[in-house]
Amino acid sequence: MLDTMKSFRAETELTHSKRSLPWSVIAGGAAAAAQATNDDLVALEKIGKKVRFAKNETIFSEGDEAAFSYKVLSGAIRLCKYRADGRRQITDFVLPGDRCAFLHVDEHRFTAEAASDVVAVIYRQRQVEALGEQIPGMRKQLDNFLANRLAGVQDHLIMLGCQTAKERVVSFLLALADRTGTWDGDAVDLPMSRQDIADYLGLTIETVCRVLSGLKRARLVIVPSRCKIVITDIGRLRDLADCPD
Amino acid sequence: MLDTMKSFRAETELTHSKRSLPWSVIAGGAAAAAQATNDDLVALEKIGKKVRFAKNETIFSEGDEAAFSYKVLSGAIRLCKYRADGRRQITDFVLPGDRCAFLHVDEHRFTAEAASDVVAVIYRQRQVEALGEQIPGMRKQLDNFLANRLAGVQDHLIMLGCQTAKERVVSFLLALADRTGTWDGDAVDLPMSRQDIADYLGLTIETVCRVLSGLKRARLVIVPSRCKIVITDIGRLRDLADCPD
DNA sequence: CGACTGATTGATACGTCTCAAGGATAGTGG
DNA sequence: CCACTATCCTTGAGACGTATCAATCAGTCG
Repeated sequence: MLDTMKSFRAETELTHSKRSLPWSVIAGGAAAAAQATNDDLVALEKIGKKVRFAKNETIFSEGDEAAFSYKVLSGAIRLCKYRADGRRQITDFVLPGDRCAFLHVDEHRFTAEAASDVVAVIYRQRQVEALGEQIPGMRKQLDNFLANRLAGVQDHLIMLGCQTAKERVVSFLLALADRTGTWDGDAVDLPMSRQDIADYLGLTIETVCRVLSGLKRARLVIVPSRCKIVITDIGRLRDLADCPD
Repeated sequence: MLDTMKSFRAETELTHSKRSLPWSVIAGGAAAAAQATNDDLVALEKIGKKVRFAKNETIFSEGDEAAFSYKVLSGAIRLCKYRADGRRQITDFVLPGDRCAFLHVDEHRFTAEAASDVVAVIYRQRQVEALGEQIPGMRKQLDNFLANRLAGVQDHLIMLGCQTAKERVVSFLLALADRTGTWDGDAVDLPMSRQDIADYLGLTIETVCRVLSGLKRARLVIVPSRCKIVITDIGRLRDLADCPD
């Protein structure tokens, strides 16, 4: 039914070891499944192939037969749903180290597009499934993906349900920093457009911009370029994420 | 924040399911149990016990150790999350035939409260798990449950992300009618307060009321009592669910 | 009946959206 | 390296939708 499973905070420790290394290193870092042994992951990586997608390229569409699963190595995939009138809701960004479409379903329930240029590993779902049957640890890990995904969506839902524009943007930035393991003073990558962020947060692009400008004026962040942002006071930012003001 | 219940402790009548169970039928119609075979269900029902909860009674709290799973027979359970400032987001209503907390996790990620007086069946998670290992069909069914849950949350998320107040209320009513298998002209039960509906939809109670009044004025629904609603023109209502106007 | 709780309605404030204009940046070809 | 363009981002003014605050109404229970 669903596709993706990136996780909120798990399985992303790996971005420290930036991109020079493909899957071997990344596999070692996958923290999502406590039970996962290296053997499980090695088996998985053996059936993967490296591919690239250009920015805005459609990777799969809602309703397509689900034949492949993905792991992002660099860039970001956006998972979204289009409504009849053109409104779009992005349900998730798949960031480096994250996986998506690992849930076995007949057809994808979402459209996946490259939010930036993307390098990813793709796996045949049939083979992933087979691994799941053979290797008990793998099975458990796939379950974990699903559970993590559920937790992530629920956090997202709470954000949309009861946070203000400022809180949403701030939460988003903090979550990005968390997931990519950056700290106070480090630049966080924003591998997606303002419009993407807006559609993820349930806001308009103008509102996202205004909030960002406000944060700049308050000296909480610096935006050296479109696709980077430096958090200069993560403590005060954290406060903003939970207060309506 | 919301309080609080006259303390009717859950009277735990052990209804060993010797009698033919009406709820197995209900379960068949519910979202969770597409693949269910009767054998699987019988095994599950054997380990369940019937319990009651008074309206507003807390069934479990976020962070509690997850020891039991539940199936609602009548009434509704609300699953919610409280924020530090008291804001509340309801992530789901568990309606007759639905199950909750069937996900194996160490602790509950949400608070569950009785939105109305509730009759439910509870299962020891340990035993459910054991059944999952023994019966292959059960395993599949638990997986299905999780996948359906994920799909449901994502639909909810899309609603919060890009629908107007009117669309949300209308979608909610239609979903209720769908889930409970009622038709044009039938009364749909609303086993939750306006405040609950508001917190589910990410709106205020006043806005929910105003939308309902608008629907009444437009002769789309009739509200014979607080906790019932009759859909008089489901076709026109369906149109409203997808147009911003 | 009165008191209480929950639901409804009204007047107004506020936050976000919409529409419109102007910048900044990246890409292209001369 | 420079225009030239297209795209994306940012800012502003005003409109609109929903929240807030307050009053009233309707049902329920003692």
